[in-house]
Order: sequence, then C-alpha cells, then structure tokens
Amino acid sequence: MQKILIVEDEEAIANLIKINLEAEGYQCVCAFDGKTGADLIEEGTFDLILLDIMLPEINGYELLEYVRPMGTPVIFLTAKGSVDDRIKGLKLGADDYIVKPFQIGELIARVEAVLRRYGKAKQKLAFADVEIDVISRTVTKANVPVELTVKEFDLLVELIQNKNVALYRERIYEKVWGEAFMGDTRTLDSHIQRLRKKLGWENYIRTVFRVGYRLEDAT
Amino acid sequence: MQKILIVEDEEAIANLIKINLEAEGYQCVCAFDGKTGADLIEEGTFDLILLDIMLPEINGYELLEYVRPMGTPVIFLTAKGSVDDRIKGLKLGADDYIVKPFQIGELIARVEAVLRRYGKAKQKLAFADVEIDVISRTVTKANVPVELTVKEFDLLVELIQNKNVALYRERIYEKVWGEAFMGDTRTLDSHIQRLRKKLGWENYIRTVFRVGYRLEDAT
DNA sequence: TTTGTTATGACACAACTTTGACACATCAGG
DNA sequence: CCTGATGTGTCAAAGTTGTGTCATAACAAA
Repeated sequence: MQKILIVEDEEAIANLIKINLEAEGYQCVCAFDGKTGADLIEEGTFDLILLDIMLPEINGYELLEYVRPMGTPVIFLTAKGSVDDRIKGLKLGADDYIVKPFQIGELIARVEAVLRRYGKAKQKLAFADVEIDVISRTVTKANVPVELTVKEFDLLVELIQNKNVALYRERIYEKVWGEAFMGDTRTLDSHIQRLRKKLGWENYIRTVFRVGYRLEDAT
Repeated sequence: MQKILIVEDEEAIANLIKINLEAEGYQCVCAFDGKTGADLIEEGTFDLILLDIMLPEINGYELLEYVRPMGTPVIFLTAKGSVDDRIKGLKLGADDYIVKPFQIGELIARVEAVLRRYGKAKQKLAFADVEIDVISRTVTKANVPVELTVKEFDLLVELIQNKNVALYRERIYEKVWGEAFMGDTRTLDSHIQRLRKKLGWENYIRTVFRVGYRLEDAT
C-alpha cells in the first residue's frame, strides 16, 4: 500500500486530505508543522509527500531540501495567486503543485499521476486466480486472458479494491458510473451477472440481500 | 481484531487492564519490563501501545523512541501529579495519556478514541461466541457463519452496542426501522424471536416486561 | 392465593420486495 | 451499416418482513 505524508499546518485541511486519500486506499500520515514533517521525512518511508509551502517555523522550501536527496516525489500545496511560489517550487524539484482551494478529485488525480510517473502506482490487483493489470486494463484468469468490457472492468476493480466489504448498490453505481443511482433498473445487476459469468465467480461475488454485493474471500 | 501491547511493571495493574480490554474484544499482550516491551514493540504487530512511564531499567521515554518510527499510536500511563511527564510524553509523540489510578471505563474510552483517530477503530463487535463484522456485514457464531437479514443484522448491532441496557421498544424500533413505533403489532417481537433462534440466544436476549429487551452478559 | 388483564412467545402465512435470467432496444465507434 | 457494449423491461424465483391468532407467561388487584 502506498504511504503518503501530508505536511500542512491547518489541521482541518490536512485531515480532509487524509480522509479522502485513505478512502482511495492510500495510507496517510499528517504533520502539522515543519519540524514534525522533517522528522517524518527523514524516516524515508513515504512514497509521496504533499507539502504546504506556508508553514510556521520551517517553511516548505526548506523541507524540500530535506526531501530531495531521498528522491521522494513531492506535490506542493500553494495558495492561490502566488505564482512565484509555484515556479520556485518546481525549480526546487517538486513534481507538481496544486492551488488551494482545490477540488478533492483534482488532488487525487494528481496524486495518482505522480505516483504513476514514478512507477509506484498500484497497477496490479489480484483476487483468487484472477489478475488485473490496471495500466493495460487486461485481466487474466489462471493466466488465461479474459475479455472484459469497460464497465465490467471498472466494476471488477471496484469490487476488488473493496473485497470483503458489503457494498451498497448506490455506492457501487456512483463509483463505476459516476452518477447518482436511480433505483428500479437492472443495470447494475446485469453487469454483476455478466462479470460473474465471465469469471466464473458465482460464489465469490455474493449478493447481500437488500444491500448490494460483496466480493468474498472464503467459499 | 485489534492487538494492544501493555507495558507496565505492576503485574496486577497490567492484568487488570488486559482483562478489561479483552472483555471489549481486543487482543492483549503484557510486558512487565522495558526490555521485554522493546522486543515486542520491534515485532511491529500492535495497533496500540499502552506505556507506563515509570519502568525499571528502560523507562517509557526511551521506549517511545523505539515506537515512533513504527507509527504505532501510544497512550502513556503516568502517575498522578507528574505534570511534567505528561507534557514530555505528548511532546515526544504520545497520542494521549491517562493518570493512574484511573477508571477502567475511561481507559477504554481513550483507547477507542485513539484507535478511531488512526482509522483503526474496531469494525468488529463481539458478544458471547458471536462475532460481527460491520464492514462486511457478516456474522459468525463459534466461527460458523450465520445468515442474518438486514433487519436482523441492524437489530443485533443495536443490541450489542447497548449490552446490559434495558432498551425500550420504542427506542429499538426507531433506531432500527428509522420511524416512529406504532404499538400493537408483533413486528419487533417477531424479529427478536428470529434473532434469538438464529443465534441460540434465548438466554442472552432477555425480555424486560412492559419495557422492551436487554442483551445480558450473565447466564 | 386466586382471578382477571395484559404482554409476550410461537408460529404460520400472505404480501411484498428484491434479485436472477434473459431478451431486446439502443447507442457509440469504426 | 455492422458490431459489440450497454441499458432497460419483463417475468419467474427467491427471500424478507409485517401481521394475525392463539397459547402461555407475567403482573396486579382483590
């Protein structure tokens, strides 16, 4: 699992980021001041660092000096309008920057982009005898390729990223289709059936009556 | 299940804590001196560490140095009055402290609070030989899966979260059904019966005549 | 203690809801 | 114009849930 450090003195913002990134499956640690941040950075165990420039005591630039020798990718968080900061940050070796206030979706996209660039993105998923390469969007079962459609693939990824979690229909639909779920249609069910059939997962994809579905380890 | 390490040289206190936390469903290991504690900490398998400051040989602060790089949350146990200790502990990275002698309830509350903060809050509930995973919405009795319907499941959670509390019908109904309780129907009773039957809990789910029901520890 | 009243347990069943299976219409891309 | 993907409707099957009945248990009053 990817580990991300968030260095940000406004605890509310830091926690907001943390919660959202954790929901995406990343492990996060927050540092609310530069000193703590420096200590954590020294551990060298992070895959990515989100760094606020305006910090009390030690500022973001100084911290960047800490990070550079370690080669950990950094995304700067800058206040709106401070163009100089952005340029300076990129010159000093930041991989990207994002302007506050930002959409959480944009943040996630940039995080994934940077991790991918560093070849650290989680790109392979597996469950039972099925392997999924998220980058090439290919799936194999027992090393035999399986052809999945776009929706089927996205649905599969969603299920695997939440294995052993009872997922509500609404949630699955919103994640995979990107829009609110209107009950009373057989869309989601149909795709579940198709996925079950193609993968022979009649027993793995369990229906949770009146709730939704759950991808289950055991028999 | 959450694993908690208790480092405390007074065995009586350590065991008291252990017994109470285990009753709450946590798995506990005790270390009665700093050296043993350090060895156990190094394994890195704990979700939370309760650390007495006053230890023979290696003291709590030194142990904290061990723990920090692992990112495991720590609650300090300090003697009454030693204000400096508390501050020092928090500065060194403890997540909370608790003053001896303490109410066991307070300890449990703080343990849960810290675990929640770390997103490690127990998603599992347990009572007697029944275990409930709220995330996957699965239930086992003596490690054998039990199939519950939505209503049964919600009802069970409500009961366990209020074990040993006499719950008024109205309250149960409103919590589980999400609407006001109209007396004079057998709905709630039926579900209680079904739950009793499925779990073999005829003796645990007691009826409180003219009031409602209570999930009871004793026989 | 007895008796009357009320609440709960046990159970069966019907109504209702949800899901699986499948066919087909529609849509998008080549 | 094809072709495969995707969404939707229908129907049957499966499962859930609310309610009524009746027996029994608990309580309260006499």
